[in-house]
Amino acid sequence: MKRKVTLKQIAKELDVSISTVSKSLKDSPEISEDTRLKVQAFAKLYNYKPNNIALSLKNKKTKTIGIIIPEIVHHFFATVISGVENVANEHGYNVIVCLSDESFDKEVINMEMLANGSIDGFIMSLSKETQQKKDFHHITEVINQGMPVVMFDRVTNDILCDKVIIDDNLSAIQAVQTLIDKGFKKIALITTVDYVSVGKLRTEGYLKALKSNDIKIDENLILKIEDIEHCDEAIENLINTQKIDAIFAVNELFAVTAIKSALKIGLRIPEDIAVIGFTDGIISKYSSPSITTVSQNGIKMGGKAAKMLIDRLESEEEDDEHYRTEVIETHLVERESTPTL
Amino acid sequence: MKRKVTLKQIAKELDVSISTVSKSLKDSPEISEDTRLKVQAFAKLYNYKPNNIALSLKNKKTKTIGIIIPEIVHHFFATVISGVENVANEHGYNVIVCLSDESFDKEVINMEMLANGSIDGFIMSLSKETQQKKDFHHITEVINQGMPVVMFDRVTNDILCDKVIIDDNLSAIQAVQTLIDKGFKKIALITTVDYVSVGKLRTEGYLKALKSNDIKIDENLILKIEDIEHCDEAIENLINTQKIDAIFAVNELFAVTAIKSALKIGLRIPEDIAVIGFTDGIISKYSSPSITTVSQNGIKMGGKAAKMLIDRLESEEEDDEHYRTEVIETHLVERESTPTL
DNA sequence: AACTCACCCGAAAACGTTTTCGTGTTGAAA
DNA sequence: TTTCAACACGAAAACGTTTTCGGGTGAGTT
Repeated sequence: MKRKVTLKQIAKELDVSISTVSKSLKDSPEISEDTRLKVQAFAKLYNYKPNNIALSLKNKKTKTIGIIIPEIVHHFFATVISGVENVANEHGYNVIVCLSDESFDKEVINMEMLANGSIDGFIMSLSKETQQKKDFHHITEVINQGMPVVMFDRVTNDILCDKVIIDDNLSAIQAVQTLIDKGFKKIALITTVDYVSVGKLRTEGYLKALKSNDIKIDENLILKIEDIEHCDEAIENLINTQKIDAIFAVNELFAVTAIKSALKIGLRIPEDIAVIGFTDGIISKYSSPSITTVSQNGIKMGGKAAKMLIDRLESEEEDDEHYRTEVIETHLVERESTPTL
Repeated sequence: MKRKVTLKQIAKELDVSISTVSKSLKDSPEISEDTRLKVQAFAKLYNYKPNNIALSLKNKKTKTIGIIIPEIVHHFFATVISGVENVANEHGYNVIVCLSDESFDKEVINMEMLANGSIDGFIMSLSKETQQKKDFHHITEVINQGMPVVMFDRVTNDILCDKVIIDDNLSAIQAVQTLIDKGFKKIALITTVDYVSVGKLRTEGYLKALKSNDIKIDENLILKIEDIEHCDEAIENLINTQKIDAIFAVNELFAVTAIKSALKIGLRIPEDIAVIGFTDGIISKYSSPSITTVSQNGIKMGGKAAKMLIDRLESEEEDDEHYRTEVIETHLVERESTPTL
């Protein structure tokens, strides 16, 4: 077992100074060709690679990005990480992933853990609990220390920083409008509780779309799910008790659950009930019937977030107080759960 | 914007030495209560937190684990990361994630990038290309440098290190046996090309199960998918041309694709064709009909791998040459794609 | 012979910690 | 008064780099 070799060891072995070794390896013209080649040969032989930690300490840069997300076993977040990782790698950055598990405390702990020098900047999406508490002190603190933060998807207006989002409101309007255009009138909404920012925006979109088409809003057709684990009962109840011909669900899980419930009681899709979901994940694609969804390009979102963060990290001028919010376009992926005209 | 405060700054401000500050914060009895309290109060006021990078350099420990996996937009791998992250966090470790994208080169680059001091140890699953090339020099090199590696799922016998796997062979046998027990005779296999270690083992299990039940093996019923992107055509072809009554698929994707193909040509599931998949993911659960699968507990696998790695990192004795291979048990989750007896 | 100037290299500081060891001061015991 | 231990603190090394600056050597110029 040969441990990693350091500059010091090479210097000692070749009987030169550490500085000479360092300069030789960097092809400095200060060093004679003789010495330079000798050192380089030796370094190659012993497979010398500079120690990243030492470099980080010296440069005050870790070339590492921290990602904090609510969960990873979730298609959308996984795609975002993938997008981040890709762009980060291209620019020589690594990615540290921390999961908040939708918990405020874990989010805070993770941020503090990473903020002490481990990373150069954050990319994050808020946990549900944080959104509910509206307590963002951990984030402002980090920003105040001069560490850039890019928020995506679940963001908040209470924090000034770069953001990457989709137009949840507009996307929802378009989805519901599509249903209306296809002739549906009794359109139900399956959504989350209001403190989830994206859920709220999508709900508003649903309402706007109905209003602008002069369709009366029926509160009985709006289902706000509190307990995701047991959403199936609530959804079944909705379908059984209300006369509806279409469903707009704010995420994949609600959409697929609605479909399973409908199939269970013998309804045909899309003939009896049409369904549009949100977030184009693996479920929508492989469900039978496959589900029409508003596609949210996670890869693109993650890539964009990473680009924004790296740009900020590598720009000389501290371009403070000049934050951007990028809106990633969505599009409706039409599949089997909605009828073709 | 107040930058992070260091020991040096505190020392200067309070007109004591750096050592005094450091010791005070560690409650060293060497320091008088007066000074101690004064320093602690000041540190708290300025929210002092030791710099992780400096600590890493000093301690030669980063408290960070590197994970290298083929892809993250994949339910199984996401669950493994989740498991790793969980256990890692409990022990004060962070997790750096790198994706090989099934590419040998990216795997090598990522490993080298992380091996230079950024992490304390690796948890990894081989990329397809690496398994095909059988070139593991990057891994042996890392191990030779004294950095522990834990491999999971896609492992190789050519490397001596800790491993976490499931018994792919046995699990496949059990799955196929279940089909046989339920009365199916013409059981097709949809699998990967042989160089994917787990695919090969599952294929062998299928063959063994048939043999031990004296069922003749029909090569026409065995489909080895090369191009995953276009597996649907091959699978449709299989179902259309062969007379089969059940399918054993070595992953979720193949299973759900088989189901969609079967439904498309009007076959009923499980009445006309029963299906068992492998890897209990979100697709199997939410597919209609839902899919019976061999459940591979990714969380448990990741957790176990993290535990093994951390144990090795924190054990004093370099317990070299004494590697363990943990086998995580699987179980069959019976759903709608197989008939109840 | 004195001076200049490349050329080549080493010493040392710096990044932020921890820890060992040394040292000055104080009080009490001899 | 001397001696010695306990006490309180500081200096410095160490981790592995990079980089600035200064200095020694030799050759070439006046």
